Amino acid sequence: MESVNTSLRPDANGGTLASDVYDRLRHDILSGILPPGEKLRAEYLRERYSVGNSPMREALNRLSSDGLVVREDQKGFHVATVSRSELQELVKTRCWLEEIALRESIANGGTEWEESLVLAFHRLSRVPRSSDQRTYSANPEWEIRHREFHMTLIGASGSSWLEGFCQQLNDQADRYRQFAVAASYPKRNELDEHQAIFDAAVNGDANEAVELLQGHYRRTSEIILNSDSELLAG
Amino acid sequence: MESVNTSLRPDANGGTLASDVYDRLRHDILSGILPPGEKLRAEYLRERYSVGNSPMREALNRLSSDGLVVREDQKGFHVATVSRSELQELVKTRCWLEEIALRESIANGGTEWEESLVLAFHRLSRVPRSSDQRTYSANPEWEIRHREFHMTLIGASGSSWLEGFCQQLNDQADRYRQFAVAASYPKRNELDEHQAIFDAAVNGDANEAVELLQGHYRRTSEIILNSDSELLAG
DNA sequence: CGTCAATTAATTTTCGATTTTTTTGAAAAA
DNA sequence: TTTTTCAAAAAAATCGAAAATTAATTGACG
Repeated sequence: MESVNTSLRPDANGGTLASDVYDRLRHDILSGILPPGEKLRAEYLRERYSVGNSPMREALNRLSSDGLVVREDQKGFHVATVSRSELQELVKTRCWLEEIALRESIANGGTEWEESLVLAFHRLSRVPRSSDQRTYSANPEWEIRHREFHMTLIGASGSSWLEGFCQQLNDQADRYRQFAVAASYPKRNELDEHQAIFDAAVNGDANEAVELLQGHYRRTSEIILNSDSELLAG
Repeated sequence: MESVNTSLRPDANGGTLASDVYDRLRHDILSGILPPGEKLRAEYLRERYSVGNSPMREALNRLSSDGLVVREDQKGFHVATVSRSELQELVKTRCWLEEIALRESIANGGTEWEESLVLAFHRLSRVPRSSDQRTYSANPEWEIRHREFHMTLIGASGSSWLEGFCQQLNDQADRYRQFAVAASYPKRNELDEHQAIFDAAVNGDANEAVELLQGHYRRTSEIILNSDSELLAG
């Protein structure tokens, strides 16, 4: 029996229009489709996402608490900007927080965590980095698997607060990463880096795993800092 | 010349109705006036804060990203619940993050940070813990100075992300602290504890400062865990 | 008696229009 | 030219009511 969507509600059922447009807007910001600094005018957004005033505004308010959108009272919303100095602060913070989360996960994570990590790494390894072999072209599935691998890695920290913060920083880093990939593809072998982190983690070598993970983040950061995107002001 | 507020806008000028009601709702949740778990019906809130539908909803959406309010699609909003296990997780996370922030502040914070800390501690020391000497009665000014002291302490970490996270955790802890004070007043001498943390920090003794700060948080936590508030389920 | 479906009531979510504020841009004054 | 002023246009914020959804109630039936 086919279930037909008679309501005006989003296809991703169960949710509200506001939650749906929140997800879509968030995706468009993370993937760089809506670039840093972009002014987000209400009318343009309503048209773009075929949605009314209220749900649009709710989505923007939520994203502003997430730090992906900046709200200025009486002046509306714009996509959060990026800069070299902010990237450095971001990566530094990420290294601090993920070190704790990874050490705790290795220390506390039992068989369940270990096995979910094996699975997450396997899935990541099976998906190509780019949808096009020659030049870089964002592969949505790789993005999903990559995020899942990193979140699984730190997912047994015993603190949903810490995991939430790491996710938030991960979101921010995603925006920067869009700049870096095109520049380094296909020189950089990210799979090997992930493999090394994975090996150290399942072997319970916390010091090694932390070292590799931080190196992974710092390498990505260096590539971005050395690129010459006009979006990266400071 | 008197400046008369002819508009319908909040007295705390410059802002929007939504921002104003966000501040007020946040205050009422942190101070426990709106207790954990309380259902936040739209009509009740609109009446309580004398505000329309849209700004109320915007405030609730922002607070839900902050974790003070929980949103369930199609079922509205309620104040985030509290429990013993969540308190333990909260304090653990706070100790992790503030350790980093405090060590960094001591290492990087120059004269400016040192002097702002002197000032923050002095102000805290001048305000009575309770507005009534005999029994405990919340003193809004102490609450403000206390928050400022703790935020100043970790305010030179070099990461606005980390400071934002600490503030968020501090907000959550405030809700729990409301339970604890009445129980421990006036046995506990909080000023001495703050004095000791302050001394270690300005003397540059990071290990000692961290130890004292974490002890301060854990002691508060113990008092709450040993209390028998019916609100603390888990 | 209990339970299940149908109806009603309560509540949340969304829309369309109105009000308020900011921005723009052209004309007047320095 | 540069700055100031003011009105028109654009945009953001808010309101009031309609639409959609969930929760409560009732009453028929096993």
